[in-house]
Amino acid sequence: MTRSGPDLALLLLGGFRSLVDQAVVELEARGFADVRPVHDFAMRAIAAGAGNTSELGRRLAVTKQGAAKIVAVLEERGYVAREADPEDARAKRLLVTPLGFEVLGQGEEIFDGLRRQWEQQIGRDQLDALEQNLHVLVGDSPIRLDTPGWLAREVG
Amino acid sequence: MTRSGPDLALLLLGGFRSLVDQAVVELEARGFADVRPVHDFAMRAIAAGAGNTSELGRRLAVTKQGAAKIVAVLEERGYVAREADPEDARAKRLLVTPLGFEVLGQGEEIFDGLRRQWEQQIGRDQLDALEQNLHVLVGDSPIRLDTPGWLAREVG
DNA sequence: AGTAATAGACAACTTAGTTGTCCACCCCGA
DNA sequence: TCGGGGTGGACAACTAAGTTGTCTATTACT
Repeated sequence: MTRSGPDLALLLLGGFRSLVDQAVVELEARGFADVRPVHDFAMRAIAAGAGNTSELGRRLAVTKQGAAKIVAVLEERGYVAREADPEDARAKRLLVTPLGFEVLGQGEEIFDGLRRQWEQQIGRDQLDALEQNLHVLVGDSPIRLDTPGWLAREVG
Repeated sequence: MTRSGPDLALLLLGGFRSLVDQAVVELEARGFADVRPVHDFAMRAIAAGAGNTSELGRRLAVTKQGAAKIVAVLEERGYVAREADPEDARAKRLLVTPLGFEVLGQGEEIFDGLRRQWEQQIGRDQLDALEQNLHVLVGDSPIRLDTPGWLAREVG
C-alpha cells in the first residue's frame, strides 16, 4: 500500500515507462526500428493538422529549429514528406506518408493491446476508474509533449 | 472517457509531469533553486546506502561517469559531501549533508501535499485504488530511475 | 508602399548523458 | 607472496536532442 507523495509520482512514471518501453520493443519487433515516442507524437501532430515545421514546433512545445531536426529524421526514414506549399512560398508542407501511417497504426494497435493486458490484470471497472480519475486530476488536455528528451531516449 | 491505449500512456505521463512540475516550482519558491528530480533521487539513493559513486551509478542505472557528474553538481551545491573511505583507498565515501537532508525533507513534504490535493479532488478511496492498481500493474519495484534526461529537464 | 511578422536554413552552444582509456588499489588463488 | 583480474575513480572525446542567435525570403497589416 502506497501512501507517500513521492511514491505516487514514481508509480505514475513507472506506469508510463512500462507501457512505452514495451511499445518501443514491440514496434521494433514488427520491423520499425528506431521509432521513439517523440516520432510517433510528431507524426500524429502532422496528421492532425500541423502543416509546416513551425506549427509542428508549437504543437510539440519545442522551437522550430528543434522541430526541424525531428522532421529531418522522419523524412530520412520515409515517414514524412515535404513539398512546396502552393499558398506560401516560404513554407514547406508536411505530410505523413503511407509508411508513416503504417507506423502510426501499428503503434496504436500495440498500445491498445497493452491496455487490454492491463484490463485483464485489474478488471475493466478498475481501469476505467483509473483513467477517469487521472483525467480529472490531469485536466482535459493531458497531451503535453514537452518532454522530448526523455521521450526520445533509447530504451534500455 | 478515455478508451485508447496511447491516451492511457499520455494520462500517466501527464499525471507524473503535473506532480513533478509543481514540486520543482514549489521547491524553488522555498529557496532551493535548480533542484531537479534526478538530484532528489540521487540523494535518496545515497542516503539509502549508495556509499560511493560507482554504486550510485548502478542504483540510478547510469554509468559511473554519469553518476560522477551528478555527484559533482550535488557537491558543488553543498547537498552531498565526499570523504576518503578508510576501508578502501580507491573509493570516496558519499554522504548527504544536513542541507541535503533539508532539501529531501522539503521535497517529501511538497509531494505529500500534492497527494493530499489529489485526495481531496477524487476522494481517498479512489486515490487508494489508483495507487493500488498501479502498484499491481507496475510491479513491486516502481523505482526505476533510468530516465535522467527527462528528470533533469528544466521545468517550462 | 512600408513595416512588422513568419517560414525556414545554418551555425554555435548547452545539457546530460555516453564510450574509451588510464591508473591505483583491492582481493583471491596458486 | 605475488600476480592477475576486477573495481573505484579521473580525464577526455563523443553523442543526442534540444537550445539561442542570426540570416534570407516571403507574406500580412495598415
